[in-house]
Amino acid sequence: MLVATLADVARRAGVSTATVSRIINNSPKPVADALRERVLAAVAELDYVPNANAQQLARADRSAVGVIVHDVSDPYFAEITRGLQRVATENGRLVIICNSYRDPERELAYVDLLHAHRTAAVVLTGSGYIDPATTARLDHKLRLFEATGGRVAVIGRHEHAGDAIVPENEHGGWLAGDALYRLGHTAIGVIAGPAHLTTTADRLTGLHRAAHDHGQTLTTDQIEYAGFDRNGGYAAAALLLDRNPGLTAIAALNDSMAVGALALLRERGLEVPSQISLIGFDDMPISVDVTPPLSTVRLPLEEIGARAMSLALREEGGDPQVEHVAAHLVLRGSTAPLQ
Amino acid sequence: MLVATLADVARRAGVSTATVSRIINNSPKPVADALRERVLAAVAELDYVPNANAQQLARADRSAVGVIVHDVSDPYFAEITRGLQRVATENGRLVIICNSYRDPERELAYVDLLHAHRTAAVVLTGSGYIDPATTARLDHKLRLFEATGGRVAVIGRHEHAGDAIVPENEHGGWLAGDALYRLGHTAIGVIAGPAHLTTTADRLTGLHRAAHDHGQTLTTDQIEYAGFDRNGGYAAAALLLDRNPGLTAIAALNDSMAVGALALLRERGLEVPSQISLIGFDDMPISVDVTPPLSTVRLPLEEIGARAMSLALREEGGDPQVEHVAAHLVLRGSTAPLQ
DNA sequence: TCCCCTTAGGTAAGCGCTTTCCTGGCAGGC
DNA sequence: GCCTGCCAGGAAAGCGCTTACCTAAGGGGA
Repeated sequence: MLVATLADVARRAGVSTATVSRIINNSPKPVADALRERVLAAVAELDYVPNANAQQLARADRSAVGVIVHDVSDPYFAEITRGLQRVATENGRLVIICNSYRDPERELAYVDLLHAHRTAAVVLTGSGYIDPATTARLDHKLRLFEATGGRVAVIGRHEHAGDAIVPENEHGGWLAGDALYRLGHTAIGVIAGPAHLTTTADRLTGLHRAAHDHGQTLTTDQIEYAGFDRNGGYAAAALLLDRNPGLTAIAALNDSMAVGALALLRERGLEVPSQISLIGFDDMPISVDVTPPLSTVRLPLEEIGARAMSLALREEGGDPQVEHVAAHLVLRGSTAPLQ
Repeated sequence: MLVATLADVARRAGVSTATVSRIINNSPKPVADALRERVLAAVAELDYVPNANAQQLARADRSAVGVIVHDVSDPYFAEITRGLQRVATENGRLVIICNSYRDPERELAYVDLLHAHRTAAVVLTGSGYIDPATTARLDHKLRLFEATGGRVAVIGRHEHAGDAIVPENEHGGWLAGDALYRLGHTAIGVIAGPAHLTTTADRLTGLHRAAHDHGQTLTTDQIEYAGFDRNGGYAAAALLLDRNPGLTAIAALNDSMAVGALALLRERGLEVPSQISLIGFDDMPISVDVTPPLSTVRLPLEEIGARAMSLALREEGGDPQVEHVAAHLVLRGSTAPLQ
């Protein structure tokens, strides 16, 4: 069985395609009830489903919105995506989720792809890349997309001068550092994310500033870069501890890594927080369920997603809008004063 | 600036649209190198990006594949989605992820939507609904989609007689129950998922069978239904314990609920596993990071996703294929012999 | 040298819709 | 009774591509 087309429905109902189209789309043009019923009946009998590609082509309207994330299965993005989806759904929009898996090339390819599909907007999440060439190419593509009528909103990125949600990464880093220094710790290790991501750089900057504010400095051997996930945290904690056995506190630049570090600490028989304090970042759902519950810097991820989608969906025009989202310190059981 | 079309490129390069199309799509038809270069130059100068809707319409080919999940931000689906995406990407396919949020109506709407977009396939994950009317409507839409050339693959669902990946939910339930009975527990409480989902029913059936095999029975007051998430588990555990203070073991039908139960147990001062054993289901990433680490029934989620996508992507025809995926018992620290 | 075959490239007919513009019929006003 | 105005519905022109088919030119064999 071939798929039924508008023309098939029209033929069956004995009307023109124009009429069927009008009825299906609830166009304002009035149509006699008898006709409407006949058409609707034909639609049902033929199990007609309009071809969205043809509709989009004919209407030249843009409806779906594309979302490019590093990895939906990462709780950080999962939470943001949830907010994104909620608002999109409230507005009757379809969301296309694309995982770049932190590969800049793939990210670039996805922008083209969403452009090709003439999505109404693309929202780009996740840290940007520090490499200027990549940034420039991305920006070019983004501008092009905007120039042809698409909207773009970015979350926590610097590269694009358009609508943006910017989480206070630097201030958050400062909050984490400040909390640790206040508790009396000075032998602090830092588990950073990948070095080429701006999120890492920003959070690290905050940490450095906190150190400075407390008359301390953070040296390079106190910092270990790793993947933004549990295993990264686990491995980095081991390296840090080997190099620096006297550590009394560790700041991890996200909660996944903190959880990994916690596992390593337990393995090494280091009691948290009595022997060593640990602080994370993001306040992912998992952080209350580990033992001890993680102190962390909270970023309202779901809300960030929701606000980004609102930005992406707002009507044409308007100046680029940049919304800052505050980070908050959440002290739980994994941090304690220096003994 | 309006978006450049094929015709614009053709005009600029001084060739016909056919030639441009052939060059862009690397069609087998030979084209002189000089022309090719001129066209490619024009493409670059105009920042031409083909309109995917028009292409799809003209070619009548299907490329993207739609995925309907309950909620990507749920680790269970996040993990499956990861597998789905991996295989799709390996095959150069775009994935459209749709969150039904466990709403049957939304699920139905998404099937229509993916049909309308003429996706190559849709893969449906997550438990099905026990309500026969919903099931019938869904099945009708799915068949229609198939009849018009789409493929469908389902994960862990009964309703559709097509390609399917079926995790051994019932056997998994049996494994969990059997493990508990073997340890000597008989005062067992069960935290079940939503009653209208088949996953719940299947896992529960396994549990009942295990009870029976050990000369026991599971009465209704030993079972508490809840949402498949942490809070559901937390609340259900409280109810179960209030009703049944002598419980020595709890089986939760997924790990998220088990984690919630664990939190409640801790609050009530009940030591796990010395005073009460706890077993989960799915082996989500979090289960190794809670204290004590969760005993559970492992389902290879990423692999399930990957296999479902392979099924969805295979060439036309072929008989419906049903692949079973084995569940395995994973004993960690949250279960212990009855004292 | 002529003819036919090959080949590079163009012409134009769709793909399945939407929408502008047009037509024919009817009611109401004079 | 005739003209005007209005209204329901249809005809057809695209939307931006792909591709089957056609044309013109060049090359080789007889």
